[in-house]
Amino acid sequence: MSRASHRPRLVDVAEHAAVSLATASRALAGREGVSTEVADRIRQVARELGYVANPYARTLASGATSTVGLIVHQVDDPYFSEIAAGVIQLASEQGLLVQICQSGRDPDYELQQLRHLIAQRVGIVLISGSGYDDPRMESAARAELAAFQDHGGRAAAIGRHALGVDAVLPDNEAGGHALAQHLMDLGHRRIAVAAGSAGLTTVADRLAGVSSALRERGRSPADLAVVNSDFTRGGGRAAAEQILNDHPETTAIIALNDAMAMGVLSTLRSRRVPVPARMSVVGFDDVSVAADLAPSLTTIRLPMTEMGRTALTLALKPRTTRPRRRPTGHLLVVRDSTGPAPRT
Amino acid sequence: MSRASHRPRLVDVAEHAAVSLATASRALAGREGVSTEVADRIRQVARELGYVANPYARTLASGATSTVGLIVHQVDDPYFSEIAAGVIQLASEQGLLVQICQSGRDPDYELQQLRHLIAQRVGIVLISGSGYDDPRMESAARAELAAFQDHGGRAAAIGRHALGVDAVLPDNEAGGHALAQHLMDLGHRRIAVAAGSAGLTTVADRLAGVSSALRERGRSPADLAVVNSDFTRGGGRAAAEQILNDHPETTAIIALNDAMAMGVLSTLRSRRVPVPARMSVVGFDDVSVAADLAPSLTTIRLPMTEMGRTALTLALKPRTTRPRRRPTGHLLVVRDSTGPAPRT
DNA sequence: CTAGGGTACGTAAGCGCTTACGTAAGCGCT
DNA sequence: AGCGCTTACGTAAGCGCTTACGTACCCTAG
Repeated sequence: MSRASHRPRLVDVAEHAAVSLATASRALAGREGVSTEVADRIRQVARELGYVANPYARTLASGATSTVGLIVHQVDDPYFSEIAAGVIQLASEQGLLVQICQSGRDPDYELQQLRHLIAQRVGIVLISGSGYDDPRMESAARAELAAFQDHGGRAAAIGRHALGVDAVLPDNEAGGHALAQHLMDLGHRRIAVAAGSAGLTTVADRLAGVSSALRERGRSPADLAVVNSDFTRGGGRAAAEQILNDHPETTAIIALNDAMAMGVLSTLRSRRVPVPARMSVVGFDDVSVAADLAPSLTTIRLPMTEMGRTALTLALKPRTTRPRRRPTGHLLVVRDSTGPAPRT
Repeated sequence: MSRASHRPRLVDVAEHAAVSLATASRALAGREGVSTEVADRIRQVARELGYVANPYARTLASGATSTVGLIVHQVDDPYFSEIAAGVIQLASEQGLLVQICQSGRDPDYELQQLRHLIAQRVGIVLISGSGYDDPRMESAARAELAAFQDHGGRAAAIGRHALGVDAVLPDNEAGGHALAQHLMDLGHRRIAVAAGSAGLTTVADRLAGVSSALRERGRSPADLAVVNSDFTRGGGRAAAEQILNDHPETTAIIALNDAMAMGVLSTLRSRRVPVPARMSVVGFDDVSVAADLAPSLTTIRLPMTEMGRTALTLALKPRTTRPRRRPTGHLLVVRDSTGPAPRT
């Protein structure tokens, strides 16, 4: 590939402004040690020439990268794409570029992507998606991130804890609690849960909230039918099938994310189970399509886009000694997919 | 930010393998001029040391970037996120990193993002989303891309033409044609179109297909009610409102993309218009949720993920003198949102 | 009037790679 | 034996920046 030069370089700016390279660099970086008039002149010249610093040279010389790496499970999952949208928005405002990696929900591959990003010398790593119960997996990632931070990197997690880095965390437990409570308020007694893969901390947390709500009302958590599948629409369909077959007495299904809820709705529709007349369904996340489904989905709203922005904000701020936790609000959004328990 | 070094450098590899820097570089780049045994030794050492080339130094020295810039309208729009997923997949297989920018459907901002990416010295630019009818806008982008390619950059467009670069293009006209035909086959005579912003080439092309299908059956295109809004769910809702109010005789709505179709369905539901009994609805794109809507959506399937991959493949191949066009297949997927026209 | 210190700027040494060019060794040929 | 050619490797010159350090100048204090 031929050299893509012909673009003005810093020397060109310096020459046109009749100053040295160092002064030009300082002026454009806004560092002190340059008189206001000279700095103005340099900036003016740079603008006229259409000068844009070569980020590769800059990074090589300074060691400070201006690109942020974002790891998601899958970009075409609305939960993650909304997070990505938030990250990209803020990054673009800050003049940063975002590099996206997909882990495909595979902890090994995710670790590999993380290593790759770090090897690529990104300055900031943002890692989203659920953590894994497997302690070996998590500690490998944790170690990688710790080393990265020791070398000056910044990192933050989104919706994920125990990584030893700053995190923006929804209260998954409270969310699960609110959903269960909502259903019990409607009179539901036989509740089933369509859960994502066992082994995901997000699953465990949301489920814990559901269980505790049941316990508070004197129900035995054993009454709760929990079906594990995965956090996709297909997973939701599969879980719904299993629930309908194995737990026919169920009158309400808690899907632990919206993608699964959509799958659940899809199965109920094809099985001609009226929602919410015969079965109530709730989701979790409130991805933007949730409001446009038929029936529209009762769910827990998480501010995904904002979470993305917040995570980047956290990573940009100077590090504190202890990892910070930034909670996110959550809100029970009641729509048409839930209704009173059917009389038996 | 402190220097993130401590990582092995090429000199370290060279020293350990007792060769010169140049030889090490050649061996790892797989270039010739190194005996097989020496090359093997060097690769071995590199592996042991966990050496990963610093992409910034590499790019600075060689001028060849290994990152691809992708411009989409919005990452949290499923159409684009599926394209992005495809690009990221292939890029990751090739060891390339993807930088994503959002243009927010604003031609000016899009141009700005394009300039930004080029200034950032990405090696490949992929630009997706509809083009604009405004010739000034397009020629500015065209010029920018031409200059970029002259300097050795690679570029490709996705679902967009007239940019003077390689393009992977669905046959929007044929798709529109197929939709209209399908509806007419079902007996619909009063068809309305919920179109995206006027001024988008995609809108014009899809609409042209619809019109030509009508013409072939001896219908006047004037019979077609076209309502312009924008390519979002909100746009679809607005368009549907207008259609119901201004064209009450309508029995079928062609939404020019799936996002709008979802908005249309949403409005019809809240206005209690049964689909497809009273109104048929079709979309365009077949985003993955389309099959899970209620009713599931009849639409034109476009292989978005594959389009993303193909575009990157195109850009990776050596350029030809004339821009290449790679058509994509499309397929009418008939689901539950369409049915026979109601008797009046 | 000079020493000391601050300010504004220039000089030059890298950052970690790639690559044009130089060199030495080995080969077949006349 | 001497020539040229190829092959395998080393030397060193950058790529376009940042930044530690050096220098000239002006200001104030003693």
